[in-house]
Amino acid sequence: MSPSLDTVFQALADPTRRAILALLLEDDMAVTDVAAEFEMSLAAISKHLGVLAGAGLIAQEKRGRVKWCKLEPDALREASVWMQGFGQFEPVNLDAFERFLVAERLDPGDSPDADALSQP
Amino acid sequence: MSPSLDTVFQALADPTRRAILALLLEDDMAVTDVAAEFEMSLAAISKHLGVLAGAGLIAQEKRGRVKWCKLEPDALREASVWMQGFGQFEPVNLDAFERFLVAERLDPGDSPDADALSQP
DNA sequence: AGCATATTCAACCATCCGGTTGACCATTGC
DNA sequence: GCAATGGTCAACCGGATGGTTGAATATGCT
Repeated sequence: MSPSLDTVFQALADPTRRAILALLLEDDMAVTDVAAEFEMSLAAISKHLGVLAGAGLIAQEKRGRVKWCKLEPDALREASVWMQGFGQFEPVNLDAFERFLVAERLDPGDSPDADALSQP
Repeated sequence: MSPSLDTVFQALADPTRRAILALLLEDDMAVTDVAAEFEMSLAAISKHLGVLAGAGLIAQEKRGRVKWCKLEPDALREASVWMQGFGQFEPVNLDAFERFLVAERLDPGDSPDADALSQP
């Protein structure tokens, strides 16, 4: 099943999943280690990782009894291209970019327990 | 309600809503005219437009008995910037970031004209 | 006034989503 | 062999979602 825009955007719509992506941006991680960063059950995180994998946003490789998760940014490209259609309509300006990064660092935003964008 | 990444991505996760955005990319439209393009009830489309407005992706202005809908790309910009954070680590997406920079240099600041919602 | 048009509201329904818990494989190590 | 560790599965729950209908509310036209 090829990852569609539906599944990609749906996967990105959850703050926990975005936080997971932000974690994986820094390092590949095992499922348990990802779960340790959140205040919810391992099963819930496992489901979230399943959703991310289903959207093609991460790849999971089982080595021994440990399942490693790594970022797979290819799926983001399709979504990014779609949004560029609107971006060209009114291009992103650098000030907005800067302000966004600063604001996001100071105020984690809508995600209660984890920061969605952890300074790429 | 401040449009969050949650609501923006959630809004984008539905194909009907993305199609609506694509329609509005070409022209501002009334609710009924939007609904005419889809094989579902007017009420359903009205709800979809409500979701898009809630995410800040469109603006709705009621003029007379007609409610005009126009694209509001600011919210997309925020989401796009978030995705750029991951794109930066992927070589193939570097030129997307390049385009982002170039586009910004060619068109700095606010939208020049685009008096979009002017249909008296 | 009276009727048509534009849009929303309210109730309802089926399904999905995010979370929990407890049981269930697999793999590792003593 | 057996216990601990890593992860998933299955059932369940409350709440959101996407859709439908029919009534209700504005506004416009003649």
